[in-house]
Amino acid sequence: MDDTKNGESQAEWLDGETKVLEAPGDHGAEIRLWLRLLTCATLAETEIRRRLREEFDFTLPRFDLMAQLERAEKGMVLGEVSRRMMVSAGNLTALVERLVEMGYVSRTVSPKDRRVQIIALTGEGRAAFRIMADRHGEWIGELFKDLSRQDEALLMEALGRLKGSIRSALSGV
Amino acid sequence: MDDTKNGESQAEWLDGETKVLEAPGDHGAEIRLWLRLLTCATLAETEIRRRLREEFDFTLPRFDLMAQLERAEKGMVLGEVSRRMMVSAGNLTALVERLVEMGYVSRTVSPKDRRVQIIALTGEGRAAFRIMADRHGEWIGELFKDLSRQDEALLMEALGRLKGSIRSALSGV
DNA sequence: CCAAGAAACTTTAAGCTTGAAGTTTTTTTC
DNA sequence: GAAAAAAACTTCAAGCTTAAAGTTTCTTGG
Repeated sequence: MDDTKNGESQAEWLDGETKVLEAPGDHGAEIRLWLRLLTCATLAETEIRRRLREEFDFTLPRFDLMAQLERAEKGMVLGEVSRRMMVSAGNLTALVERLVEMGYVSRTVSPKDRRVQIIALTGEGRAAFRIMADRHGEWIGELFKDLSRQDEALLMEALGRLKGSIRSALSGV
Repeated sequence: MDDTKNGESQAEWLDGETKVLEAPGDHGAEIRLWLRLLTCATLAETEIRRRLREEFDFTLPRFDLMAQLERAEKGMVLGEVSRRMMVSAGNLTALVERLVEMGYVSRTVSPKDRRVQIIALTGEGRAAFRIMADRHGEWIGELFKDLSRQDEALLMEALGRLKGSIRSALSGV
């Protein structure tokens, strides 16, 4: 970016400046892409939160937790929920407590290992989630309405590769 | 998804089931895309937060605020920062206060309108931001490393359309 | 001018989130 | 078979975030 300063002798230009167009440390394109991705995520997420609150007086973290539990008929170990949701265990403690109080979730100590908690949706929780999840699906459909099938497929693919790229960077390759 | 259950009489298949492939209320594809987008955003953002903390003992919200101020040579009205960052003004109050305490940001009451605060980076803030922003750029480059030029361009385009779709849904069209 | 309304914040209560430290229970190692 | 290490949480302090309510300062309509 600072490389565009231009009042120097021609020697400087010839010296090693093929890089002007593609400077080694220039990640401008990636940063703009990152910001756009973040904007999409933030806009949609904020709206989902708003509607969840207005329509159901519910929060997104609670919804996400219930979504994880929905697929596990027999419940799920807390640590597994933590891993899947990519949040800390400490975070879940309070979240689960709230949902237990509401009667949406049950919490049982594993008989095999008394350190382990097994979390599951109650019947009531399952029913409540079904209703919210249906609306949630409609909202997403609405927010993504103008996206063509092709764009959807294309985004799915490319974001898959991005996810792989990030994961590989995180695993220190 | 559940629609793939297949052992029924052919009558059922003929009955009204063109929709098996495209049920009216099925937003499965969009939801999967949404979750993938969110995963990418979360993975990258979490890592950026971690590195910002480890390397500079700094937080992402503070970095984002300084990033907004960096381009405004003469400072920026608080409300404008709020709009650009898509966060509430109440949020910024405390954030700005912290950065003022650190000496990175100055806060001035506008002489034209005493309700208005003008926020700007100090020299020290600008210098500190430069250093962090350079590293930030490198991190993004690293996380996006395995993405081809073509994928980048393609994502930029398609996410632009997604952004448009979300925005149009929000403006109640 | 002046009251009503709008605008630009600030304050507050509630909730999410994390990293670090602490507890209990199980597993490993010698 | 202890002591040490590891695992699965829970607790805590600090920080971010928002919506709603409150304050101060313009702006406007009469």
